[in-house]
Amino acid sequence: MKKPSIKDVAKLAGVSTATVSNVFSGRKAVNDDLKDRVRGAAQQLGYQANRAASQLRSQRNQVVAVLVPNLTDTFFAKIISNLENMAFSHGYDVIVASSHDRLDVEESRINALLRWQPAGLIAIPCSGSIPKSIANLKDTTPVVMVDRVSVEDCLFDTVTIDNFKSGVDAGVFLSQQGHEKILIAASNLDHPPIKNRTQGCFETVEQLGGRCEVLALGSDLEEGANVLGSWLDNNEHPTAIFGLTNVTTLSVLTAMADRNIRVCDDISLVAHDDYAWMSARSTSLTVMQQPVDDIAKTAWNRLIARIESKEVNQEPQSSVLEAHLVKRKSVKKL
Amino acid sequence: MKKPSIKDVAKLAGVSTATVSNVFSGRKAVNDDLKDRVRGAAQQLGYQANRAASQLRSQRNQVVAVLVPNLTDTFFAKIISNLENMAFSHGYDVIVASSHDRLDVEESRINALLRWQPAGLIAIPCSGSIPKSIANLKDTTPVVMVDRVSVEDCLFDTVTIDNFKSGVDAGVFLSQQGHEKILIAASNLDHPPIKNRTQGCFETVEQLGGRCEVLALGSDLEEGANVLGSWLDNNEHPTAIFGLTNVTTLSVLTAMADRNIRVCDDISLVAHDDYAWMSARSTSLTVMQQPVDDIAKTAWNRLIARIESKEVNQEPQSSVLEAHLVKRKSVKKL
DNA sequence: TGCCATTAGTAAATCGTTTTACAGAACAAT
DNA sequence: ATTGTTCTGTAAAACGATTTACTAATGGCA
Repeated sequence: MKKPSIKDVAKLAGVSTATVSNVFSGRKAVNDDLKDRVRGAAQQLGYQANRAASQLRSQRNQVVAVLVPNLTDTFFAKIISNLENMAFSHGYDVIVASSHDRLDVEESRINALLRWQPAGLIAIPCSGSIPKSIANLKDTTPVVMVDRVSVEDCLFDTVTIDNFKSGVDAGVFLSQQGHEKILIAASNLDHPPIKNRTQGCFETVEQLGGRCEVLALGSDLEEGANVLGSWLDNNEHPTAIFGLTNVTTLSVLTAMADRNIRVCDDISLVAHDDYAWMSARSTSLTVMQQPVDDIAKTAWNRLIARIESKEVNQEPQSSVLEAHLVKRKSVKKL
Repeated sequence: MKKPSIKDVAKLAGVSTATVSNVFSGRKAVNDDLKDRVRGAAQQLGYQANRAASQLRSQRNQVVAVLVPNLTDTFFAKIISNLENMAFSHGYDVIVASSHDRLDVEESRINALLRWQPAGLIAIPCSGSIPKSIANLKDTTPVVMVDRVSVEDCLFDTVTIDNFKSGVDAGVFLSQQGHEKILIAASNLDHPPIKNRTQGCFETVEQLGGRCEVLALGSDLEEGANVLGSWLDNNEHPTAIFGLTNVTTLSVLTAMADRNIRVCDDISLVAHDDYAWMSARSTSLTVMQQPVDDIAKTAWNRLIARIESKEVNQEPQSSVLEAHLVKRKSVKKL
């Protein structure tokens, strides 16, 4: 019942194991007839090269590790899906781990990933700071940090969007539409993107003469809805809300629905990130749309460049992309 | 710059490599002071066992492979997230591949997965039939097939829900609420779950005196919205729609929004599966909720049982779970 | 004391590949 | 005929862990 090894194939084809290896790796030329014989034998036995063995001997590993805070958030899922695609077409496999947004889990998941000795690592950390075990990788393994990173003090290549500008754009748009009392529904201000979006929006609105309030809703939908709900019950309503993430936007919608507050008619809404469900509504949501495919693509290209050119000691490079305002129907002109 | 190996640790700690191995694997007792010395040395060098080497030698592989049709569908993402969790707590790693709902990709992704010689495979195929390379695994590697499988002719353990009953329940509920003209918005009738849901609902409604129509919208949101849209433009409207998947439901909502048709007031709606956004609306959606966590848990338990008890030749076992009706506000009582 | 059982360690074999170092054959150019 | 070069192929070493088989030391018990 054991799987056939390269020796079995070699024996059946009447050649040495080196030749079999050469047939499949293509690193040395092999006569066509021999090639056929080897391929035939492999086929017949159902031979598949053992990755562990080949990785061990060759010291190269066609694997990249990917760490995300959460697999069920479509934003991260899309990034992974893109990465998986590109990796596959480059002959790499991907191993994925989720930190479930917990620092302790993060640390141990990273260690598990590293035991694979991956050729590279693409990581979206759950907090703004770089986990110890990743920092240790400096000069050893190519690393690209994505999304939840502060660009300035990062030791590695980074791919982010200009979250401050994203906040500014939303603030400008809402102000232009006449909104002067705006609530920023943030998730967690410890996350650099959230902090920056908040600052961008806040400063802009205040500068343009409006007033801005910030509320941290956390990353749990229900809880966020409750927090916002009781805030709404005890405060004068804003004319517009800026929902900084998928989940906060859902919290906002939930709290509003519970109180029969209508989107647009009663309170305008701008969401961050663009999910399918945001358009599939009678009042489709105006959003700051992140270029998620580009983010993934950029991260992959950075990583592959590091891996293949061995540009290990070169300066870290930070790529900053931009979110774009997509106007739909959730913002009322006052 | 090379990573330290077990030899380096052994040398630094002044012991043999066997002892180092024993310290970390715990397979043989080691004196406490030696243990400390070894651990210290490992720490100092930043030693991490090379998985490839240990897998190769020990012939066991703490890896399970997971194949899904799509990573960005939250349903599959949740399953993966659950699996990843359980795997991790059992000391396994997970490698994930997506077939992107294409048969040719599926085949090659499976082969890539299998080169890892995983301890087991959990697969959600993209069509109802079992891919060749999975069929070959019979008697070799434990396999659990999930969701898109026809239970009868499957060679492997299966975990599914009773999709026929799911359709029946939706049909009964809608009929009870007085709906007699129902449109079933299906995605792709080749998928066994979809076929079964459709049949269950169709037969029930007809039996209870209503009329049912079936429309296949495919798995692209926009396209589905167009198909449904032109159908709505050219046919007498149903009083209720049963959306069989996440995406079809989004297509339905899009087509309705485009035409200013109100959910519930104009056309009632029952969705299949339960996503966060379905509740975060003023008219929250009534749904058939799949026990997604249970599905993942059951699949994992089956797989682990096969892996650990080596019950390779035992009869395949099929676990059938149930979806539950969650009543919310999208269905009008006529 | 003598004998057996248990414990704690090591040297060396091993897993399935890839790679190195070498060799014979064929052919071209001198 | 000699030399060099290119092509194909092989035997054996190597990768870094685990496991086997063996030894030495310790302790318990008659």
